[in-house]
Amino acid sequence: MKNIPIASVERVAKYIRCLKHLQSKGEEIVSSKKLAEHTQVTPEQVRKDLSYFGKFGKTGTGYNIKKVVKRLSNILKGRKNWNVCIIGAGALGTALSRYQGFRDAGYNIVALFDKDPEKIGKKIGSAEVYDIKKFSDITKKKDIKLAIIAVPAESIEEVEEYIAKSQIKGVLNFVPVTLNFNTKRKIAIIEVDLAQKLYILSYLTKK
Amino acid sequence: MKNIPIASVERVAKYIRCLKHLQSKGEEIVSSKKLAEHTQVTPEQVRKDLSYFGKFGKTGTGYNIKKVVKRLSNILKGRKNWNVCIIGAGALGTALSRYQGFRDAGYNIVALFDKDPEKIGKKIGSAEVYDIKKFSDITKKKDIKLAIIAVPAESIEEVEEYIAKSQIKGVLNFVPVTLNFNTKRKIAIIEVDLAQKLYILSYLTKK
DNA sequence: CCCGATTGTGAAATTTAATTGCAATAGTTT
DNA sequence: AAACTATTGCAATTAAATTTCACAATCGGG
Repeated sequence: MKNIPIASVERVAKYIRCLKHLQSKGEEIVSSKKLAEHTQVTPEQVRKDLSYFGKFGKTGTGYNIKKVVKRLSNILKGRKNWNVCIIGAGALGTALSRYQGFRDAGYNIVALFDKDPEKIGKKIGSAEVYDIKKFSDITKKKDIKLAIIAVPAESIEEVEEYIAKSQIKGVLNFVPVTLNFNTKRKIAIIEVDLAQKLYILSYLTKK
Repeated sequence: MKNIPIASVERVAKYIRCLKHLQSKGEEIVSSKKLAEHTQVTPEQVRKDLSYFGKFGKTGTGYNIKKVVKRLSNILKGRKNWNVCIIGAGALGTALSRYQGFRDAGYNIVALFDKDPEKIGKKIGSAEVYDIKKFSDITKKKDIKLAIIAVPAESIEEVEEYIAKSQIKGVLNFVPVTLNFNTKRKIAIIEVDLAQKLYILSYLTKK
């Protein structure tokens, strides 16, 4: 696997989601044409995207949904489910920790972190809120490699330090501040700026 | 304004956010070089992006932060703030309605909608939860043009119908289902698939 | 009025994405 | 079992989008 366009990777995640949906409706086989209709791309695009990752279909027939879902999610997610933590047990962090979609995709929220003594020790869904001071410790013990950040903007630098010192490999950042880790090891970052989405949306409505 | 790359529009939203941050620290002037450092792009990229929308700087000096923020957010958001509603008063919808970042950016959550009688009538933050049956009515009355969807996947088709019949112009969709409005008028859609982000993140950590 | 700093922008280069065309194959029908 | 239809996988091509480059033009300070 070398230079796969990120756009293709993103669409593949979309295909997985769509295929799971079709599966839940009892479908077993799907063609690139049908999958394309459901995901609003062209059939050629579907085949092209998949071809980056291998051969999935049977000529003349189509794709076996079950097999494809399994192989694709192995590629994106790996074989095992991931343990994930959420930093910030405020409104957003709490809501995210209850978000069923994460579990369905194979990502389990197993811990939250906060510095507010009021919140530490509480249970939210199936996860407990821990003292952020124990971040490195607990993420190690629980084998957590991915973190979701949902703290107020003013706390972000503090959080950056905790993450830098830990074993975390990937970060999903909901805080509208560009992250800047001072580490040698590479930490993957995905930024989700919700307010930015509204800016773009209102811009698009005017075009 | 003709063919502005969407990637540029997205970065411009990022610049706004960064400039506001610098402003809050008391800075008044910034160079493309400095802005680039803060947003992790190149100075050339910054200047290029801005140039799609006009001339903002002073040769030899840099950019007046206050002026640029004002002009850019006028371009993306327009002069007036927007009224926004949230469909789905569950955990996610509730958290989003309290999200301060929306207000800071000039988007006010003025209503929520749900079909659960238990929830209808409650106040969440400053907004009330209304019966989804009154969607068209209330969005019209309150001059709401943007909607955020945060319902369970199985309710999505119902929601699509309500939106199609209303005056809504743009949709921010948190439900992992590709939307499909049957309308002549164009509705702008931005999809935010949170589970997809984790797929991509775990994929990136393995590269 | 010279000098270093900095913008704005065409043009070139690069990267990414979409399209086309077709051989190969699987299942279905006659 | 031959003909027919549907469909994949790919190589090659074309097109589009994005980024980088290079430099003239200009500003402000000493």
